[in-house]
Amino acid sequence: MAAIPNLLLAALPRKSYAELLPGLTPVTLTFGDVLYEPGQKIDQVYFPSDSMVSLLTLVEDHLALEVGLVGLEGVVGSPLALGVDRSPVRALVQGGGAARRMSAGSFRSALRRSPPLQRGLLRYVNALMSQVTQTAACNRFHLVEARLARWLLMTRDRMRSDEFRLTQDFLSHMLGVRRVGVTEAAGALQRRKLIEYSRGVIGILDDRGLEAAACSCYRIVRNST
Amino acid sequence: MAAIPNLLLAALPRKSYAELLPGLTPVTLTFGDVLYEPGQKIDQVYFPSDSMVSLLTLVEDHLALEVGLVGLEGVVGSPLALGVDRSPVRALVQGGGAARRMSAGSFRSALRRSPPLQRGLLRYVNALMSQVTQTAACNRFHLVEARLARWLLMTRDRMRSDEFRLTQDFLSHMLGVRRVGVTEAAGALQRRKLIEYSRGVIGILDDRGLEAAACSCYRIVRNST
DNA sequence: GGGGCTCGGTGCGTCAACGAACATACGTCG
DNA sequence: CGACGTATGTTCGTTGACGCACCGAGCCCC
Repeated sequence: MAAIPNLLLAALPRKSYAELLPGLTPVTLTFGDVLYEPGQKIDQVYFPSDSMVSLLTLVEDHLALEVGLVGLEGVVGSPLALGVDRSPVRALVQGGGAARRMSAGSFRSALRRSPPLQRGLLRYVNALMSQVTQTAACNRFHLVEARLARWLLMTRDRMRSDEFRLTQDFLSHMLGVRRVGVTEAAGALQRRKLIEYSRGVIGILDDRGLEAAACSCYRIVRNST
Repeated sequence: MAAIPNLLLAALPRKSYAELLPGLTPVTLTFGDVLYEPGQKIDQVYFPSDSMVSLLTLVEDHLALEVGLVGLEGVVGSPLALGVDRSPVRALVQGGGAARRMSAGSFRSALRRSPPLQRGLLRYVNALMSQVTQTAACNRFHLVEARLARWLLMTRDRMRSDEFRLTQDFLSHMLGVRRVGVTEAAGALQRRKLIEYSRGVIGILDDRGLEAAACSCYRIVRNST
């Protein structure tokens, strides 16, 4: 029972929610868990509340790139809402915490039975699409430092905390750059007193300044969600 | 009455299709037409048959990047199928030709009335999402030359022709690179006798070779559609 | 307390792509 | 014909990011 529940669920009419409830199992997602691999069958969907899941495309062998970030505003496993049961991406738990889980079967029948649920989900899919689109352009045009700043801000928004645990190596996979690239960018931000960094724990010191350092994509994505 | 109709429509049961027909107006899309601008209301959807539409994100002022390509396998205006009536992207006619148009109103009520239509569309949205995802990674990791090769192949597949009209300047907006970048990449492909290029008309000479020059994204996207 | 591990920082040389500016080819139209 | 616009081609200095390799700092655990 999280203080701030998943927003997709919270937006449902009381009755729809009540019908859904028996299928929802509270779970704790832990950092590093892989919920799906690309091409793998989706047999559970997850509604994060305090947790956060990255959607990554994998290219060739060791390259990864985050294309979407799911927090309390969304659901992991959205292809199911489109009638498709395989994930095109890796879903990686990037911030551990509470979520609710539902089996693919229950989810499909809930969708059929509850138009409000379906409406909410489809709208979310659209928002996710926008996010992916914006991220694509961002990854193409913006400098690593700006992208890093954006990423940290997005993470903060979803975790609702100015401090979180993550290594530069992890970040390099999210941004699709070398680990050293993260070191350099993070070092620059740290020198400007915008963030603080130490052995896998990162803290945001000056969120205003960090917003200024981030590319405009941050605001655009936030305003469209 | 195109020889090869739009595949989404063709896949419908005869009865659903018959119900849809009165709302469908045959139109000819012409190169350069902008069907939607970002943020603009979608009041018509388009089912291409012989035509082809690029979906572009715009960044800052003069930067553009193609994130998706819609041909006879899809529909332009898919957000409507998700209950959203604004396009996040610019939809630009990239290959002129036949399409069928339908008003947003008719489309929405058709969706409500025809589950097969809805199913088909949602599955298409999923495919589009995969395409956008793959394109994002491609734009991040692959060289201009390989991306150009991929783009030409994708265009050929949708236009079903080995020769088409497009300028390097136009291509540069699709790929999100400088015009000169296209000149260099296209020159390299031409020197290798894979393509032929002259004043806005491009011809594919050796599609096998071009496939080899393209990144793996080409096959991946094609196989997932 | 020393070995192994993870994590972060630094310093190379290389390279694809960039911005800017300029040069040529072709077409059309007054 | 000449002028202008469009399309393509070339050059040049700059740069952001890359791959690679290595170092040091903290940590855990035998």
